[in-house]
Amino acid sequence: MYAVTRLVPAGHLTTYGDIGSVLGSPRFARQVGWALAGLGDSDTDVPWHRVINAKGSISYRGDVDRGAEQLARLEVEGVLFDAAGRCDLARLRWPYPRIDRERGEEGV
DNA sequence: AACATGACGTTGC
DNA sequence: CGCAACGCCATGT
Repeated sequence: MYAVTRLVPAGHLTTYGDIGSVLGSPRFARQVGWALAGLGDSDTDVPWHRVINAKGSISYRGDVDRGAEQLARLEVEGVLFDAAGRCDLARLRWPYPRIDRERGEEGV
């Protein structure tokens, strides 16, 4: 799960559901969020800020400050949000690579 | 062991 | 297109 999140390129986004699907469980979205919450601190190399909900907006229940940090990081990477706090998910959603195909991506 | 809660998703209205 | 309800899996009490 962290590996999948790590290989999300900067400037792109992904949803909990997508990660769950890649992991094999379409309904794993909640656990994905729970797992990311486990990271908590910034002492991780996992770009958790690139993971948002299917609506294309930041949720982060809990510390609002952390949510603001996420939005800030995304803006730095070129991901802009509108007044409604939503972004062009349709355009920025990361097209997951064929993990089991020729690409030979990282050991996912 | 059972109930309630949660960084969510999808379908229905 | 926006809001509400239901479903899912794992964790905590």
